[in-house]
Amino acid sequence: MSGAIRNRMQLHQQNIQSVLAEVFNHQPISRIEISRNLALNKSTVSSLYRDLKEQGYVEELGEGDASNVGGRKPVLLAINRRYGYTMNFDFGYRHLHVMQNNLSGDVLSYKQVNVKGLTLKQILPLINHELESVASQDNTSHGLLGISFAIHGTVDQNAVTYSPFLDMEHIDLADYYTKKFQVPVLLENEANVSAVYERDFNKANEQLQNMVTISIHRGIGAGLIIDQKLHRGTHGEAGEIGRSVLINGNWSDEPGKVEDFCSEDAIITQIQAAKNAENMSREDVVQLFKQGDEATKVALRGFVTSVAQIIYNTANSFDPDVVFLNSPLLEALPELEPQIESVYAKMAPTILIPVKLTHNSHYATLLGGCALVTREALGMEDANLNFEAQTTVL
Amino acid sequence: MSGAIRNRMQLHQQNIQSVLAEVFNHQPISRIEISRNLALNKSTVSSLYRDLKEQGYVEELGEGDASNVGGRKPVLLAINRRYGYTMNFDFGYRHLHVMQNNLSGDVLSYKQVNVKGLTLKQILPLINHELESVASQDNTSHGLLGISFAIHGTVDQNAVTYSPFLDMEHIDLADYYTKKFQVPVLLENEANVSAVYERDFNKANEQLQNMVTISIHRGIGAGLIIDQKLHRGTHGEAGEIGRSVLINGNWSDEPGKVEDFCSEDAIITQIQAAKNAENMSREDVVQLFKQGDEATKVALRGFVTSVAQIIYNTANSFDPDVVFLNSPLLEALPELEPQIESVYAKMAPTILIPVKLTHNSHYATLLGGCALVTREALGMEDANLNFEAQTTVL
DNA sequence: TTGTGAGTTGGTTGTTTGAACAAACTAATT
DNA sequence: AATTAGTTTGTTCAAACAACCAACTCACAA
Repeated sequence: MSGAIRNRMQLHQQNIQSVLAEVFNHQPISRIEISRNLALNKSTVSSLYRDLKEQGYVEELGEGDASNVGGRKPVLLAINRRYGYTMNFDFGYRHLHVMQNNLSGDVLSYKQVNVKGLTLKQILPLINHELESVASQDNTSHGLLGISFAIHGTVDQNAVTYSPFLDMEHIDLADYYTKKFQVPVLLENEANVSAVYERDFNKANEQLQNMVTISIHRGIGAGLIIDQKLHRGTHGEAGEIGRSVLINGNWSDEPGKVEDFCSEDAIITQIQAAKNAENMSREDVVQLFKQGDEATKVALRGFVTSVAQIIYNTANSFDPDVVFLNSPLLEALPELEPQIESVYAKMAPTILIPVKLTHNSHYATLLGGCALVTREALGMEDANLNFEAQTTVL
Repeated sequence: MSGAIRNRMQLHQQNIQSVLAEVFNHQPISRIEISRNLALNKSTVSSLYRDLKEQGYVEELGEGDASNVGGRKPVLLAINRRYGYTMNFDFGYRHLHVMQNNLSGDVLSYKQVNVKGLTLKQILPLINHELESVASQDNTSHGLLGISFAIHGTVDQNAVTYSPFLDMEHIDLADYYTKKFQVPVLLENEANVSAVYERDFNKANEQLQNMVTISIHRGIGAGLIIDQKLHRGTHGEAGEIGRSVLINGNWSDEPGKVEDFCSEDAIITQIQAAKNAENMSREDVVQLFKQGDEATKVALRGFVTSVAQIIYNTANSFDPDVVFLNSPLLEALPELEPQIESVYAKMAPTILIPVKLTHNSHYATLLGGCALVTREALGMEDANLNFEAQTTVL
């Protein structure tokens, strides 16, 4: 009720944003096409577009093809790719991933910075260096528009509330960078941004209302898109399925946790125990598996089954259109994916939710953050925007 | 995008509905108060109200109190309780529950009809009899406005897709009654309507965005309110947590299901096995427990633990503001509820989601259906409406 | 091959419309 | 007299509309 449009001014603002969203989602597009899509009179669209052009958000690309029955050529409109850029970061275990994107979500640059073993205080100067180096080469009209950070932990009210893999040392990233640059700074859980990526960067998912992205990294969590909106939960903890316990009805037993069965860490721990090894990495697991190592095969068979069971439970809880798996381990061993699907199919005899792998999970994470912070920069938090990650650098 | 308001006509329609919603939610209310709440000019509210009065939805109740510093008395407006009524049904195991409500959600009549052992074909005439008997006594201006059925099973596209406790015999209730009465007919899962009840009939929950209602009857399911909207899932199967399996990572083992641990049927089966009994009912369990029967105590201790574990998992998955338990067994043994809370509290050291019992679960189910079908009758499916179940019959 | 005109489409300009608004009013109260 | 509720009357302004211009395709005749 509170967010409802009530008067002409608000209506006008919303219509301007609708036109901008149309340009965003269907660029290059003509005025007349926007007019048809939005059921607004073409003169109204022309007028609204003029406003957007004055603000610099959009630009004319040139003429398109005329209809094949005659008529004037349309003028093609698009997002102004030189308006500004966002900076998007992902705190990985070994690397800090850095991506620069324009207003339209195109990748302007991507870089991995080695941060293995570093504390957050030691990482901050590296982040600042990236921000400065990009700023110095910038030739856009409005420069930096926003910054996003993907967090492998939970986030509430734009602050990290739980971070098992990186000590946040009570540093408030949002506060620090907002003060430094006066732009929106956004922290978001990694599974959540990955889910946003699937919603916003994948044309195939445009019509889907509900999606779950199960992120299997060192821990395990889910990003939830419900009615095309990211569901964060009341405390930003929705989708923390890794903490779930196995219902056993037993008062005294400490119930097992999902994470103990199918996080990447759990699998590695299991193989290390069997092989009396230490400090194994994902790459070691992949190599052992490819060498046909028996203990690894057993562990990964358990992994496959657990993941299938998680998919089944998730499907029962959320009933999404599709389940995505964002897992570097699965990305490295794609042959496991059909096995997961087959185990899952045996469990779910009637309704089968399609299962898909998220490819290039680091890009997904960064682009999801880009999508969220770009919306903030535009003041269009609730708009349906379809981004297209073109790696063409202008 | 498609549901957005774009022109003055749509804006006008929406504002009319906003005024109606204000009357609904804050009746009795004056025009000036609506004007303040909606940030609409008082003359605009007057004009919009005139439209609603012509349609018969609202009426003037009389004068309210003037401000204590002088000034004219406000005229109090309210929903016209003689506009029409909805009929709401709940297929219980032993009884068909029937409720008649006016436009404002007040209970006009409530009745239980014995249907134990009857097939749906045998129940239909009983339903028709109730509809006819109510219609014959009706003195409202528009009569029957809509019909709702609470289904102990899953519903998709207004048709039952799974019904473990009552054979639907391929009867399309929605089709049958829509054709018969030309009013909206709504089928909805019982846990879902129960969740809607908590959202719409409980002033205390007005500000809450996310709620989960765990319904523990013969089976177990959850109704999900996310961002104040009922989340049904893509196939109407969201919240089917009873089917969830216990992650064990074991390829060959048939994994246990949640429903095997903590549905009412599971508890009864367990006690029956221990006592070599048959055909036990919930009342028998309650009686045995109150007599201090050991096997029953053990079973219910397991029930308490399982429910606490389910709450924990649900809280991790959805992160709601509150979890409601709709369970006739718990309603009969309210002393178990603090035990559940205490077990849950031990599992969740940081964020504790409040747990509450839904009282009078049958009323909750019927009123939830009433709330949904009343919205359909008004063409206001997405409005925030707070109903108030006053049992005062006019 | 070229030229012409009918038909079509994209976009602009000037005018109309109508729902919300604002101000001035009446009514009823402290 | 001051204050508040609600009505009446006239104003406002963003969207709709109508008429227009611009620029294209195509068919067909010369």
